[in-house]
Amino acid sequence: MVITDQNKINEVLTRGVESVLPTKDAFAALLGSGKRLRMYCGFDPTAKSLHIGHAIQLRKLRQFQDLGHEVIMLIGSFTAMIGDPTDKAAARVQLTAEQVKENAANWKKMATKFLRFRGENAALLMRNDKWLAKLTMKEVVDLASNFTVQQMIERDMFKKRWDEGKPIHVHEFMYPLMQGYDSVAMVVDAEIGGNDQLFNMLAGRTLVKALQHREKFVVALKLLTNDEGKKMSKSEGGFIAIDDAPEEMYGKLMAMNDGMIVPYLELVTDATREEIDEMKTKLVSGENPRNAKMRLAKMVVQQFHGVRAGTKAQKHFVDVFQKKEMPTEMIDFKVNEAMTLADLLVVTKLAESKGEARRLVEQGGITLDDVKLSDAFAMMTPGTSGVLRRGKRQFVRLS
RNA sequence: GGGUCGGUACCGAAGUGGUCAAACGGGGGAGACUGUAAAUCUCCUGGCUCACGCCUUCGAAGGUUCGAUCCCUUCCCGGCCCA
Repeated sequence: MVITDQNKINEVLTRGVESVLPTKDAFAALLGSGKRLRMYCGFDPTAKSLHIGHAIQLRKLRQFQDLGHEVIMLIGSFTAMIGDPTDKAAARVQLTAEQVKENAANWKKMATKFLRFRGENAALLMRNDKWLAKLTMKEVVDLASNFTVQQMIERDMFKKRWDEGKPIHVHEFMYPLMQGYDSVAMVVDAEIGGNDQLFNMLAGRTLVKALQHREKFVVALKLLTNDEGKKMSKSEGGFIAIDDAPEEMYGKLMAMNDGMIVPYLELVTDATREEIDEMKTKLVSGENPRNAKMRLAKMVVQQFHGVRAGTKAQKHFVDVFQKKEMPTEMIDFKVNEAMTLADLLVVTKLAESKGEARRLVEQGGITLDDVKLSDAFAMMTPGTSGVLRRGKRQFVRLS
C-alpha cells in the first residue's frame, strides 16, 4: 500500500533535505503516482559503530518505508575497501576485508532501531561486493567511459587537492563509478544520501541513464555539521555513536555547541515543525539554551535507547551535574593490592599511561570523593573506597 | 624514463651534526569562568622512572662520526616540471 498524500510526500522531501535532483516536483509526482518505488542508501562500514549522521539517513529511509516504498540498506562492503575520497584532505586509508567484516557485523542490528527488517514491506539489506567484486576489467572500463577526467577533477575536494599539490590517486576516481554502479545493479528508482555524496549519487544517475535508460532520483540530505562547518564523522573525531551508553550520549549532546540545537531537532528527532518553531522562539527570546538542549538530548536518547533510558539519562545528568551528586551507576573497581595512585588510574582506565596519570593529578583533574588528589605516587591501600573521578565525566567507584 | 623538491609526533608544519622527545599552529586532555554550551584565560599533550636519568621515535635499511632528524649509500613513497 503506497501512500500518495502529497502533504506527506512533501514533508518527506522537505525536512532535512538539501536538494532533490533532477527536481523535487518530478520526484513528488512519481511518488504520488502510486507506484511502489525502490530506493536505497549506502553505508560504508569504515567504523565499528553507526553514528548520528547515519541515523539521519536511516531515518529518512524509514520515512520512505512508511510511505510504502521498498527500501534497501546497502552495506558498502566493497567500496569501503577502496575508501571514499569525499571530503578528505588526504587519500583515505583503505580497509582490509577483515576490518570491513568486523565493522559491518553489528550494523544491521543497530539499524533496526530505525528500519523495519521484518513484516510487511520489510527493508532489505544488501552488500555491494556481491556485484562489484565480479566486474571484469572490460566492464569497469566501459563504466569509466561514461565520465571524463575533467568531471572528476571538478569535484571540489579533488580540485582542492589538485591546487594544493596533494596526491590524487587514480583508484579514487573509481569510487563514484562503483557507487554509481550500485544503482544499476540494484535497479533502484532513487538514492538517498548526505549532501556530501551528491557527486557519487549523480554518477549513479549518469550510469542508470546510460545503461538502463531510466531516471534515478537523488535525495541529498542536509549534513549535521559542527561549528566549523565540518561534517561529523568518526575520522573527523568527536562524534556520537548510536550505541553510546545513554548517559554518555546525553552528556555529549549537552556538551555540544548551542548552534546545533535546531539542526539536531530537525534532522535527528521527530519533533514537529510547531515544536521546533516554539523552541526557536524561546531561544530567541532569551531562554537558557540549556533547557532546549536538555529536551533535545532526552528526545535523542529516547529514540536510540528507549523512553526509560532517556528519562534516566536526564535524571543522571541533573543529579550529577546540576545537583553535583554522584552518579548512581558507574564502573566498580576493587583495590585488591596496594598500588600507587598513578597505577590505579591506569588500571581503571582513567588514564592511558602513568605519565598521563601524573599530569592529570598535577593539574588537579583527579578527585576522590570530591577531594583533589595531589600526589600521583601516594600508595592506595587495599580496600580504599570512594568515587575516583577524572575531570567532569569519568567516574570509577572504588571498593 | 630524466630533472627537481620533499616524506618529521593525531593532523599541518619548523628544524638541517651535539643545547632535539624535536619550535609553532590545529586537534585532544585538565584547570578557571560557565549552562558539563560557546568565547576567553592557564597548564599539559611519546613511554618508563619519586628523581638523576633511561628507552623508543623524525619513510626503510645500511654507513660515516665520540655523537645523526640533520652527512653519505641504496631502496620505498609522493609533489612539480620535462619526455
